[in-house]
Amino acid sequence: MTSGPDVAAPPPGQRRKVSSHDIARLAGVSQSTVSRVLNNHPRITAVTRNRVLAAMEQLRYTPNAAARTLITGRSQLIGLVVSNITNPFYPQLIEAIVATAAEHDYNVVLGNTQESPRRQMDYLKLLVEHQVDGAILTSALQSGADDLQRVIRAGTPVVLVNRTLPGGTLDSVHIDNQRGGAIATEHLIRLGHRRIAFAGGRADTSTNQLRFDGYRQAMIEAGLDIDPDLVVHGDFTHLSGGITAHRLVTAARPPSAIVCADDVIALGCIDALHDRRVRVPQDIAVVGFDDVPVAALKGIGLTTVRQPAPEMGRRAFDLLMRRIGDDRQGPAVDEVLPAELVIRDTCGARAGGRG
Amino acid sequence: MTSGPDVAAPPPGQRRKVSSHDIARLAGVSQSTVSRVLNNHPRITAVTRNRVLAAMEQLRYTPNAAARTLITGRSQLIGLVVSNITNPFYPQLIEAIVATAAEHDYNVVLGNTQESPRRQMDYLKLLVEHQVDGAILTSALQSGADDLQRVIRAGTPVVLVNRTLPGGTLDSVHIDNQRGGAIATEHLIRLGHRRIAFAGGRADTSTNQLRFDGYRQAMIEAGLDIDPDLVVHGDFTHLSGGITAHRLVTAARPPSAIVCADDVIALGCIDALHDRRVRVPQDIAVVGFDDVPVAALKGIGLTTVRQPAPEMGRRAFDLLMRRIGDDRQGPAVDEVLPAELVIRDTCGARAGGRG
DNA sequence: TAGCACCATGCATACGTATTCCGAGCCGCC
DNA sequence: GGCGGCTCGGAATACGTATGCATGGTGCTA
Repeated sequence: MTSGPDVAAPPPGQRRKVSSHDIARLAGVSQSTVSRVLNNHPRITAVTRNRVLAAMEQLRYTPNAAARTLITGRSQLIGLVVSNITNPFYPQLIEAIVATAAEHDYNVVLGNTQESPRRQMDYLKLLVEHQVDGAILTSALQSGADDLQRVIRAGTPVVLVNRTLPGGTLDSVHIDNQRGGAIATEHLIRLGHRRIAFAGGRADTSTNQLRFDGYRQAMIEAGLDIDPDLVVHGDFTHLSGGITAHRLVTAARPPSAIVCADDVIALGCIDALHDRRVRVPQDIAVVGFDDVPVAALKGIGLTTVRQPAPEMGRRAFDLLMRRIGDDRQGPAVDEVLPAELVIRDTCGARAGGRG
Repeated sequence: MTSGPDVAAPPPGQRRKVSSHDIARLAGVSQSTVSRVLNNHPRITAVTRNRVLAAMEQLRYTPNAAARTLITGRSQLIGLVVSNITNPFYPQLIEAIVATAAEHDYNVVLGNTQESPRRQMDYLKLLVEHQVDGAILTSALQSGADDLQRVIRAGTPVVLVNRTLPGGTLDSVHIDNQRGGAIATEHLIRLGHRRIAFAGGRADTSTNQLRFDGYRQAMIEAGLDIDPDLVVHGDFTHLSGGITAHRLVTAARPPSAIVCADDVIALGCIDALHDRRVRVPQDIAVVGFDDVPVAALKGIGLTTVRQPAPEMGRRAFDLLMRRIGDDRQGPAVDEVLPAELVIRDTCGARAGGRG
């Protein structure tokens, strides 16, 4: 049974919130003691602790994180800035980060930049205002590097995921993107393709650049020419992939295969090719990058380079925790995970390709 | 040119953060004035304002949101609790909410419950501790209704999206789920199907229940029997969809069509059917629910019931803003959007179905 | 039994901002 | 020229928690 109906309750929802002072009064102790119970201070008698806990229960006490943050300087909040949540690569990453954060009693403040440097800057500023203990950035645009430096100097640790920035002064977690671009291309070469196109994403991102570098390197090592008409940069979107595919197919000498800078672009290519009655992989082979969950669907069967998103998310958070904790000044670390090719249908290897 | 090198800089990252008092000192005004400039108080001279702004610029001042929250009681933070980010329906919703929130200078704290009541409760508690001004819940589990009531009574407005809870005391935004289930089923009936299965998600969710009700209603109105063997409830996951499809196909009298409680289940069904060499839609028709982006891919072509996720997200935030603002005590509102069938390939209508 | 050490708790203060109440000018008007 | 009113800005306080320091009480030892 509860302690009976509220006496003289003020208009509900308007009543003053209960503070640790209220608990102290009810339990007959000082506010300091309440605070100590809250923080599991060792030198508190079991009886006092229980009295305090009972009072908290009775008054439905909820500590005020803002007050705690103000005095401790720590918020138990981290920022997570993503370039585009609707790109299916990110949900897995976000899920892993949010879950790992929760295990460490951290909450996540989410920002979505839509690849806009302005929005990226706005979010970083807001995050610092909200006293986040650190931030994970998956949207690093190279044009936003300066803003980032300001955040760092303001004392907020930052970890980059997926994309990196030149200079190497920031912690980051990513796969070997150049190698990824290379193994995708090498696979197509091995299948006998010689005119291989590159369908790129945003030009000012490290991922796009490195994957393209890998593509180029593989082509050069195989002694193949790179036709400038077969290299197109755009966005990491389905629409952009479609436009790129259209351009490639209508080129003077169309390619027999396309290496895409990510899976969403690849899916855009495939849909556009479908519209033009170009068969994949019989007429044109397509390889993606990321291995988003959609790629594994039977109706898609996208050959792609795998990124272990959950693993990347966990590592990013762990790295951030190290920075938040003791190791604030250590040298920047680069955690590089291996790139791995996942062979499915769109490259033609399964249908008895020439390799 | 900047003001020259820092004088006697303490170890970087360790220096005390600059507060409004520092700005006041540098600008030769009081802290109150700094605060007023910050809040665009009207009665501040242009000269004073500029002096203060210059000082802020020089010291790279960042206001402390925790202190502001402590005194104003408002954090410019809202909570967003989702059941499963990796379900492709949610990213669009999240994107819309985050974007709308940003327009109103709000930040979003994200939680992912994985359909766990415990996690849902933990997040709600943490959100209240962090003084969020309100919360949007898309994961409402019926078993967590009590916790929700506590949050509400603690003075934090809550808006439900997609799912609802019995009692009708909470604001919510959703489509007409029952009608959605009905039009999906009616469409299959019109195509000549008589043995139609229902591949459900979590049984303790309003969406699953209402969509099933719609299915049942359509069947009954058409004078068709519902074979208990053809009604299966599971999870809103690809795996669960696959298991359900397996059960349906191996039933004594298999169905000729399946209505799924969401698109992810539908995709799981389709993949499982593919593995068993059951052709979709020739052997079995499949209809999904949500119209996630994947459904529109050419290789998928999923017939499904559309939910306008961006619109729902915007409305949910607007509704929450109303609650945070003036209208705290008004009666609960239910914003219901229409359900719309999107016909693609998996129902067989395009291939010259019998309708 | 006296004295000392130590443990549990209370007191007081600090964190950084918003806001209420005041006071000091200044202008204009009669 | 004097006074009223208005405008701008300062002083002081409050928000709710954490924590260093002080204190009283208890138990142990000689």
